[in-house]
Amino acid sequence: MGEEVNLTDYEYSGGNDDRLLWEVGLPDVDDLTPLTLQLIPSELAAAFRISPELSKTMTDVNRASQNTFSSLQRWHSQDMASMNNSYFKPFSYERTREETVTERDETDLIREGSDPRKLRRVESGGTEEADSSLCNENFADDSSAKTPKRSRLVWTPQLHKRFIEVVAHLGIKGAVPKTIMQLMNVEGLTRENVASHLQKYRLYTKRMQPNEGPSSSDHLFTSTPATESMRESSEGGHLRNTNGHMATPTLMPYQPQMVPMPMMGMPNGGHVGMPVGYGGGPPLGFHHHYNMVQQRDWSGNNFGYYHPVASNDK
DNA sequence: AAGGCAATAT
DNA sequence: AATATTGCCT
Repeated sequence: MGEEVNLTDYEYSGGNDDRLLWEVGLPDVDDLTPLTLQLIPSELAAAFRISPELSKTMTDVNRASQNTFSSLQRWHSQDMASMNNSYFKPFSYERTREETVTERDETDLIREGSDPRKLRRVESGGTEEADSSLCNENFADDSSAKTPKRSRLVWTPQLHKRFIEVVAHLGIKGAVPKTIMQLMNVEGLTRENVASHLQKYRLYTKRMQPNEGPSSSDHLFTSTPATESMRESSEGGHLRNTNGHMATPTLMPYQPQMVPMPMMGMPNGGHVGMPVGYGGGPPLGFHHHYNMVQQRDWSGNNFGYYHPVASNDK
């Protein structure tokens, strides 16, 4: 309680000394490697057949930062909510500008045949609120009473990402439609939606793993990763972490599989090379020292998962 | 009731 | 092709 740091408003104000408490001891801005720099020299990247990262512009970096914050906020929203206050809404960074034309990868969740603009369903609950930018527009339609025919859900990259995150955090045991739906906390999302998607997801993830090895791989699936913390909440599921710490979307029981399968138009035809020697290795069981894993999911979505090397302390 | 899954429908 | 539905089990 007490002090609350509004991450969104945080900004460096020159080299002043009134740094926030949690900043003490952290490197200065100038000590940090600018994110606009490439981390991997192009020759090195070429040598290892890593597709060279696109050079980042400041807008890229800023956007990434917002992503990160949003993510942290989202996964931390439970705690934040408990501190009452306005509680920032998860995914809602208003796209200030259209920066690069091909770069809008934060589209809203929409249902077929509706305007891309979302409608916000106001909940008076207070403790819980659906992600506004993942919000489903229709819902209402004409839902007077008789024909609550919802239009087909469109699994946008954002939605799918959320899905993946939740599934990953639940582990295969806990990843059942209802729970997933709750934790995703997307307004209008039904259990059926999730079930259907989950079915397909499993199908594809399975398909690309002719993993016949009867022995070692199975028990990895059956573990129970991050379950404990996020259970009980049957109404407004928010993601939290076991320890009070921030939980970056890591700790995945298994890596999202990369399945060669085209899908909805990715804004940027992201050609991010997958980790090289990926021929037929067991797709899981190696969530180890990777700082950043760039990969594609089953449907062609790009994922940049930051893996804190020493993420959660045990 | 809720899951999982295959078949089928839209 | 992507989602939704349905049927039939567990």
